[in-house]
Amino acid sequence: MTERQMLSKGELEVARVLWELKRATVREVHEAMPVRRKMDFATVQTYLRRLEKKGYLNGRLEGRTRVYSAKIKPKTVIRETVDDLVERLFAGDTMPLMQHLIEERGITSDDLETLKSMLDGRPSKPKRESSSKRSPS
Amino acid sequence: MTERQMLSKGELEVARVLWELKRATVREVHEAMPVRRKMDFATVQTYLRRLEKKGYLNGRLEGRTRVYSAKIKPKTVIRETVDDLVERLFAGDTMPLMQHLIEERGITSDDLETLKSMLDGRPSKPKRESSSKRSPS
DNA sequence: TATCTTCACGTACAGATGTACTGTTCGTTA
DNA sequence: TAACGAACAGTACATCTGTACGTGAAGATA
Repeated sequence: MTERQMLSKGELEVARVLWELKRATVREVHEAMPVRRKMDFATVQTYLRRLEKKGYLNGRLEGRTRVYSAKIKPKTVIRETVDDLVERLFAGDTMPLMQHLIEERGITSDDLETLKSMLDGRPSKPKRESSSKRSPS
Repeated sequence: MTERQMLSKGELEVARVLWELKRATVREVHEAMPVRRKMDFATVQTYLRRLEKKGYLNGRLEGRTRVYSAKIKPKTVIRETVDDLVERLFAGDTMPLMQHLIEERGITSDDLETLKSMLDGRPSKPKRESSSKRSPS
């Protein structure tokens, strides 16, 4: 393992949008970027290029346009990213992060219940809309 | 708010160690760094200097040595950092991160129970050692 | 007192990052 | 068919990051 280089924040953002689209061109990714994060088309292009170079994405030229898709599974990237964060910010201990999410990002008792049922492998309550879209900042 | 600059990964790591010590000199932080992350004394020094310049730490010269302490509360930094991550990696939705932690970092049903009681403000089960110190990589 | 140790402080420097422009090429439309 | 717009590939560039070295002063030691 030549130790894949980690993704930077910006790259991560663009990668996430691509993952959602599964397969997409620069333009499609650009248009799918969250509104408040409208970066230049060329910037998105650069990010996608770098993501490909780093080995996270495949880019195939289809006709005149390059179509990108995940090469490394999102789940893997997420795991590595979160592991890294937990390591640096909480010395590798997961619980403080959970606590933080509960205290600072509005995870409710019901959310936990949902999570617990998922864990136990039997859906219980009828699933509500996730109540923690944004913290009530 | 002149928009405080965010901390880089390395800075975060050093900051966390300092927070644990409350007040500490470069040497103390250096020695308290996790073993597998033994960076050079001078490197720690640079990080602390940068952290001070960025406004995250106070550094007071006491005699011949500079003693650092938090200026911005850890909780604040953690909130900003986690918010940023959730934003970029999960489009601002907290639940997927919770799910990830459960599925990939060994948060157990019992851990959730603990969390839930904390949430409800009444400790229930006698508190065990947190079972999720490290993911069973 | 001559030397060693320890710091603070300034400096260094390659590589990563955020952000974008430019030149070129190929279908499209006037 | 000549001008136009879209997409790619290459280049740019100021900052930030990770990592550390060198210098000079102050205190400890021989």
